[in-house]
Amino acid sequence: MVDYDEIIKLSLERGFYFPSSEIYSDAPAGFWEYGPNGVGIKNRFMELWRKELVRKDGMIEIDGSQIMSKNVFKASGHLNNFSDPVIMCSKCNHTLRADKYINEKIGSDITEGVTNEEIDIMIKRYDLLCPKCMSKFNSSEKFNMMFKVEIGPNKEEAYLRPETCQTIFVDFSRLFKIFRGKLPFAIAQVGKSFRNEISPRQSLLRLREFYQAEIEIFCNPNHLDKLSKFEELNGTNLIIEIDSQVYELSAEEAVKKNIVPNKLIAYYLCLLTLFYEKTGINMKKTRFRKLKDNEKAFYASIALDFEVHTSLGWLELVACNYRSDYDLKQHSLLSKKNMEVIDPENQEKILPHVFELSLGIDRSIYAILEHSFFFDDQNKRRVLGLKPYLSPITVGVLPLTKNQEFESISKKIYKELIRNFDVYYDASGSIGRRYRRLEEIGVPYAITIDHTSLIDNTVTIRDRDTMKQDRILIEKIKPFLNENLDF
RNA sequence: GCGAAGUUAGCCUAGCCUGGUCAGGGUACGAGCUUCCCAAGCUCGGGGUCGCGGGUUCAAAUCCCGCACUUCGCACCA
Repeated sequence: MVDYDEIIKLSLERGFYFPSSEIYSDAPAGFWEYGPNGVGIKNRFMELWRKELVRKDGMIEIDGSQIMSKNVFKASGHLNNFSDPVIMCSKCNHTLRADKYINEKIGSDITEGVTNEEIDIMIKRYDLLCPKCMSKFNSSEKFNMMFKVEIGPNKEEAYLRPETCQTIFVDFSRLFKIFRGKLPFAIAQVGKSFRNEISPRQSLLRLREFYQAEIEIFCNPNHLDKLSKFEELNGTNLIIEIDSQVYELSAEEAVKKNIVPNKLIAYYLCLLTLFYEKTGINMKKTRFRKLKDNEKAFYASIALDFEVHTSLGWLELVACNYRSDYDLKQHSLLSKKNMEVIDPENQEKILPHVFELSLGIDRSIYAILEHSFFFDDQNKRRVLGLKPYLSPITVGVLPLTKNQEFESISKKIYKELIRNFDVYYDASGSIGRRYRRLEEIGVPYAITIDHTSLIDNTVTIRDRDTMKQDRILIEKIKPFLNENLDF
């Protein structure tokens, strides 16, 4: 059984990822570095995302700032809503979510926007005490999950973005004009987001600084079922869970039976499904889970999480939220910029609605590693069965033994390939050991130069998964790799 | 943030209770022999001052205190 511990061990041993600033004892939790092999997978994962979502659907991509002004988050609601009221026991420091605790104790429904004063009054009135040691609470505080930064000598208040999509919303008007937008109009972005998590855990699964790949689809809310390109994908199989009931059916049926509310959402769920199929994640262990009202983010009216089953349970990889016109409305109110557009379809003037696919890159990388890694007991090997196009190294070049002639040919081949591929040259240790080393970091192919190579200009090329070897001409190596890297 | 348990070379681990040849093993890594196509064997080699800081002591990985981090549980995870 491959579990979290195996993956973290592999990551540390082979340089996929490791804790940041680890040589210092005050290194804060929740910050991790990608090592060479991790970057290799991450970059390839992003390339796949671009091909399967951005290019396939004709989206545009931007790369925005990580620090944004206070007003952005005033408008987005993060300044008010992205925080929890917290009460701490004066004696044992036990910390609780104030609203949850009060609701649980007195059975009333405290709303999201409750103030600290209101909470303190409630605590006093009902004489609520720490459930652990029965002492009094300190006055309540709001813990905001955003990192505050100070800009310039006057220390103007700004924040590290807690989600990348706010950049897309504030840039929307300009982009729509410049790129002669038609609805639906999709804008994509890859970048870092920052959340001051109370307790980061489990390496890449809950970070304070993390990568997101977000897609915001601006659409006409009156035309959500008018999407001709839906026909291209409507046969895609979707797995959807609603209230613990699992439905597995084609996208077309899902829309017909109103399991997915409209064609636009269904279409993008299909694109996402087809993308993840190519990452090597076992799609039988995935689902779109419809969130209940109390689980949804403050801006979402319809929310589906794309989840994958791992050794740690169900893991959320992508949040698919229908945000309505919440964000554009808020930004245009506060900035006093009109963000309405004319839908070229019918000259209707509207404020577009937004459906988003907010993808967690780091979690996806973890899920891919866990779903790809396996033990081959028969051959006593640990194999990272990555898709060739996701592997950080594509091919190993190995002289069969330490032999001058083998090595000179090997180096020539290596130099020839390195211009187009990620190649690893290795001449140390027995040939079997070198194959094992490559398999563990997911290298799909290994070229071995042997006695026959000296005579007829051929090498053997070994397949990681089957361990089978074929003999091919040296000049055929490039075409072979190109063919097998295609997806 | 709370509670419990941990932190010894890239990774795993012995030792800590009973302070003084206890820093040892495995694996990984490098060189060589083997010339050998799937982690073999043999020889040699580099790498740790024992999470960080302080205290007790003639003497600390070993006892005490503080801090950081990790794991698990609780809470949190819009």
